[in-house]
Amino acid sequence: MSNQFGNKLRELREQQNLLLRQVAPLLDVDTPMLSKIERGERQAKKELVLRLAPILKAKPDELLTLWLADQIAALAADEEVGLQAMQVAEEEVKYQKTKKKK
Amino acid sequence: MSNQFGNKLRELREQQNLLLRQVAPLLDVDTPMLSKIERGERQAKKELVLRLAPILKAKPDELLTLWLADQIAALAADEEVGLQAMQVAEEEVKYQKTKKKK
DNA sequence: GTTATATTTGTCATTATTTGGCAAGTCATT
DNA sequence: AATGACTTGCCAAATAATGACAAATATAAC
Repeated sequence: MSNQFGNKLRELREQQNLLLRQVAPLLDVDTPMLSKIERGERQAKKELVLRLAPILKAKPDELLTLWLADQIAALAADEEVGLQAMQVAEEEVKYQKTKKKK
Repeated sequence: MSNQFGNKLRELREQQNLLLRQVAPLLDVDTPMLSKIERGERQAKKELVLRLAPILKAKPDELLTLWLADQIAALAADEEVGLQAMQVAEEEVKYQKTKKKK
């Protein structure tokens, strides 16, 4: 399993010399929960990612990208057609971007 | 929403001149359910996709690819960082492929 | 090796989401 | 208006995700 997101969280947290038990309360989760998120055992909600960014002095988009990437990778990883599917999906998303609205 | 998978199903089914009520029993689902799958209102299970392939005279991998692509696109579509995340995820998946095992 | 602190593990009840099926609906054709 | 093809709406059951807690395991200091 990949968990680039969680790895980044841990890396940033340690860079700031912050403990799980210090950060967790700021996010309204308990310490074990944050631990699980960092290790990829639990999924963070988007809102939590956004609240985390300033605490870890990271750009929200950077964290969101890794957060989403892990989810996508999890889907694609255990299928033989994973990479092809991603190509198709990419075109699909690009196309949808052109016509603004959802 | 995209639904390339469902669109392909319908296209193939019509090419074979098959009716929903003919195909559905072969898959052990009822007609409304298959209708919903074709319209992307319900997700097909992987196993159903595989059983569908021979009926519609399609390559399993072709259907699986679209089926997965829709799921990935659904994840990425409503995030601004969707495309970037897909790039990251792609690298992630490629990397995992190199080290065989999960 | 005992104490203290940080993190992880395991379990659980609650909540949310997904699923599959049915009854009834629409739409078109005859 | 009857038939045939498909769709819609709704619901109960199954499944998965969530958050919390107690307990367990490090890790390090003394």
